[in-house]
Amino acid sequence: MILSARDELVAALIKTGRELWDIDVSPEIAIPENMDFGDLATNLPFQLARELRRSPAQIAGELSGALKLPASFKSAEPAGGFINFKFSDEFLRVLLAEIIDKPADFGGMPPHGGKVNIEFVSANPTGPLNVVSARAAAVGSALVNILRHAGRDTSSEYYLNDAGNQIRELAVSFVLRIIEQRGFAVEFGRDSYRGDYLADEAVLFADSNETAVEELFSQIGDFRGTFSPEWAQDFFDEDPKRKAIFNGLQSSILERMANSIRETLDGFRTSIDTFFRETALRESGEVAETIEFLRAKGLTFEEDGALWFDTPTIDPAEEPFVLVKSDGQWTYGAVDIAYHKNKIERGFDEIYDIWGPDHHGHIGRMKAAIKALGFEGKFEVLTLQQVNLLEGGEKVKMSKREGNIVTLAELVEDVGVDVARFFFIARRMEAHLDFDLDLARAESDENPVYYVQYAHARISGILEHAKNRGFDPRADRKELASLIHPEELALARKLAQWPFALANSAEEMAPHQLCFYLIELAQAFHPFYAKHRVVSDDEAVTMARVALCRAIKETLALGLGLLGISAPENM
RNA sequence: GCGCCUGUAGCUCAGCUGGAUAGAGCAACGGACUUCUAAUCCGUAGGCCACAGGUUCGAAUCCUGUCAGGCGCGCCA
Repeated sequence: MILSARDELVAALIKTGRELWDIDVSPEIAIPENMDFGDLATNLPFQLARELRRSPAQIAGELSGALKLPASFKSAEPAGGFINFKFSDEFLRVLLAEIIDKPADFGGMPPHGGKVNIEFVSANPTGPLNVVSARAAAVGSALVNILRHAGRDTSSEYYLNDAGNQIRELAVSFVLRIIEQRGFAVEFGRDSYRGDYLADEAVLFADSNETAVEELFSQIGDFRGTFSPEWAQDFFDEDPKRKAIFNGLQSSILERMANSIRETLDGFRTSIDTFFRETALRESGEVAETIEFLRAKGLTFEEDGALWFDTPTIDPAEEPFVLVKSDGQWTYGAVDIAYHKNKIERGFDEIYDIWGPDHHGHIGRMKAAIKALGFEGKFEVLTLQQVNLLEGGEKVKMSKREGNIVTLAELVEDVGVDVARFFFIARRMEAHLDFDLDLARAESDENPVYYVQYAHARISGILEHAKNRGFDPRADRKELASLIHPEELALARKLAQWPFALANSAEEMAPHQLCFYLIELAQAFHPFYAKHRVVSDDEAVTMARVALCRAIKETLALGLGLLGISAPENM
């Protein structure tokens, strides 16, 4: 409704441009930085100044004078080279009624555009998710929610690297932990996963899989040398039976890790539509097919026994990279190209990957490969910058090797899902994030997330109180229409910005904008609350204010919901 | 050396597809709870928008260069 009011305004401006000067104008409509100016504004006079050879102020005057204002607006005021527009009171009342009527739809758009796929987190299933994955999960899931509300058919995806050396390494570490758990001394290698979580998994596994463990030890027999990754390599490769045992253990630990990741994400209000397995891709023949396709197009060359993708023929700024190693193995890059091809073939028109800054070097290559496959323009990488944890003003040092990484699960345990999500989302993706643990832990006014939640809880209390006094929060539309006071209209005007905030957030793939909108909305509500009583002896005023409160509450709840943050009834 | 991200109030950050007096939260200072939630509100103070040029009617925003911090430049994933 709001957006159509804007469109009406644009149409009226275009019409006036033709009438006055016989030219086609393309007005930009924006929300003025200061709400005192108005609800919407255009800088069209600035843009016409040169062509019309008149001052912007003069043009603004003429244009606003001749403009036939749509019914949704009550005024058009020239201000220098701007024209400021104000919504009519009636328009705002209808808006409030609409919000109360269908709160879940507010700001929503009808389905439009093609299918969107957003891939994020995609951490290797070799250990628990860390805080970098936490940021990706928060931002990615919020983005998916926002795009859906904005009318985009959107799917979330996690690429599960369940093949390759690191999985084998995981399995070896796991086996060593099982052996260790029996009381034998083991030695880990440089590439081993030494985190405590594998020792814990080994205990859990041994408790519920006695036969598998006995099988393993029956093969080991009375071997009493050093149990190490090198030992494992020789021992399990020696005969097919052992190999089978190892493979069984490998898939066990892999499934355990994958499930643990899934559970952690669920607990972080991040639902993934598709966990896509690398092994499925490898086994399907698509990787070989993709490589063959590129080779047939003459986009590859052989050197040092390896097959290279000749990137510069697609993009001169990029360097060639290896698709097939000299030992015949596909590289990660080759498999990843096939994976993206697979996504497109699954019917996605827009593919977004949220990558960390450490993968920046692959963007150009991947885009070149996508272009070579004939899918140019369908693939974008959203680079999400890194996370530093701060405690006592100092960076928390994290090192995988020393096993002192802070996991997503620990972070949630520490500060809670709401706080963690808010901190992660309330920042531009490109901005490096300093996550202040002390601030996040503080259950006080120092913590910005509570500001928004508190507004919601306060309103909930008011509505409860109103109900007890006989005022039904589901205010009647007609009463609402005649009973709104000027101060309340200011709040309604802030609500009217929600659809713009949502649309911009979706268009720019920028979830953080919603955080700031919600802070602003809460900021508009709290002073109103301090100044005015909602429930009073004046029935008409009470009804109107109750309705207004309900509209604000619904919008806060909707916005927080899209961000995956709870909207508490009381605090 | 090359590439990407960042540099805005004491701190953490918005604003960056050029537009109105550069904003918010926290911290600081002074006020406000017999009332629907003080996790709140009102007020004060706080800025060569890293620096230097350029483009423009207009630059925090675009371009060039410099400085500072982070990340990346493997037949690793």
